[in-house]
Amino acid sequence: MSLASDRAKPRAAEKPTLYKRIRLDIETRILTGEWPPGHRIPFEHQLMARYRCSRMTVNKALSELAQADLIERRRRAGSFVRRPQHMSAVLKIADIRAEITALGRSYGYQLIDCRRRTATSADRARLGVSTAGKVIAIACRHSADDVPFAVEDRLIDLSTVPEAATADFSREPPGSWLLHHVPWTEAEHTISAVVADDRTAKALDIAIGAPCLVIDRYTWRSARTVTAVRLHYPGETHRLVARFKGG
Amino acid sequence: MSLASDRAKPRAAEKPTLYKRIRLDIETRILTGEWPPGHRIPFEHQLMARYRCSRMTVNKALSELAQADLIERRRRAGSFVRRPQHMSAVLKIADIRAEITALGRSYGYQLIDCRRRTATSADRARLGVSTAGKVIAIACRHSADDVPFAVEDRLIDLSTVPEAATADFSREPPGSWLLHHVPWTEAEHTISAVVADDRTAKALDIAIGAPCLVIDRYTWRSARTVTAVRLHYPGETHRLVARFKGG
DNA sequence: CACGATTATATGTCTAGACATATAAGTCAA
DNA sequence: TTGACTTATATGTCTAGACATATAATCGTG
Repeated sequence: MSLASDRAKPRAAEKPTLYKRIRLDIETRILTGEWPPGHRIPFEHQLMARYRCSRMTVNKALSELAQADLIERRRRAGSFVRRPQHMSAVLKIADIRAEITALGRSYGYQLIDCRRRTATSADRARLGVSTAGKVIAIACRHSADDVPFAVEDRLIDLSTVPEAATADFSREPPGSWLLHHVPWTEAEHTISAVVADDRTAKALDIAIGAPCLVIDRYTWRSARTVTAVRLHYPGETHRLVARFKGG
Repeated sequence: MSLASDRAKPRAAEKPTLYKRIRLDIETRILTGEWPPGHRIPFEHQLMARYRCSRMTVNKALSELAQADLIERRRRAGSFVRRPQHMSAVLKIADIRAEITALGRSYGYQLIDCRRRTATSADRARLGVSTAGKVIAIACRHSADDVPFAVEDRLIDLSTVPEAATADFSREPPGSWLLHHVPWTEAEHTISAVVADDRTAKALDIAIGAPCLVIDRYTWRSARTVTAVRLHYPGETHRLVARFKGG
């Protein structure tokens, strides 16, 4: 989650290379609707002929479009415009400590509660696991320049991350510890809005009923759940910025 | 904006190809902190030697890492791990009509207000332009199965999109019209939380003081502002889901 | 020492091939 | 008709080169 930036206008377009031109051409046709969802894009050898270039060049353009989820590539069948014409944006959600330090503010951390237990059924549901192993449940607060920044409520699956049992979360925030000790392969964020309840309001030093941005994050390492975390941010002072570059 | 999905566990890892293995190796070293921010990654020719492959293969791995903002590549200098170790997620924000239809619900649209005017200073500030051209200001509401889904407050810059002057926004929502008529090259979303004011509460049929998720979106076409839009969603029933695949 | 010109080098892009592999489509038999 | 087998084909990955280009580092000069 980055701070609310002053919106800067995008830089002027530079002279594009061939593969970028191919990519932009196709992208434009898709985004204008000239090639609707489901439309089959010309085959690579057709694009080779049209642009007088080698296959690797069109392949690079198409690969990037596929990576951006604008098209879907199927062997033997061809490449197709993907279904809903949605915009996709790269959303950066930083480690909170790194985020605050990057802002040039002093980072503060308070551990509210940390306990190790056998996973309850609620824990298992939250982590999306069926077996009842050990978990660590953590509640803590992050602050910037001694002003509450976010409250965190986290569950760590010890069967995936046994090393976490020996970590000292009174000193280091669990998010930072995990980021430096556990490689993750997949993550999911869910963003919603709520009004602060009694406990959250007190921890964030805001009024009960004030808006809060809530981020739920689930992290996996090769099909095993690593951690589930819920963060409450004061909604009027904090914002998520996501920017997409289409050039 | 996609609906809250039932979190599915990621699929098991498949046998990776060489460039994917290189990418994963480097990614793991970065995410575990073995290669901290600022660390210089081995040069392409060193990786060629280590993995016994051609330069194009390591180049493909490094290019994808650069595209994912995990590393920064500088000519003559090398490739470096980027500074804050943040996670990046692909956030999909669909056209609202497409989103609702994709859910299998019936889409409803009500134009609340639509007026064409010379840009006021507030309009210019919002669009980030300095010259005072014509704009269209639109207020409208989207509903799913006749339940209010989101309210929209939009400004379109007619000097960038003159065709919009002839569009009929009483029939078609402006977001869909723009998506099909104007190619965009860059966009920015800002997500925040507020509590519903009188007008928003009435339009969304929720209580005053209920939480709302707010999305501000700015769209550009090659350095020219296309549109600025603010969407209010009922915060407790709607959520944004962003998922990142790191494999 | 400061500053401009030169050079070395790592990345950026591209080529013209190659073989691998998934799969749509066609073929044939039960 | 249906299922199993075969085949054609588009993409996936890779090679061993090439030239272009930005720039860090070096060298010279005032």
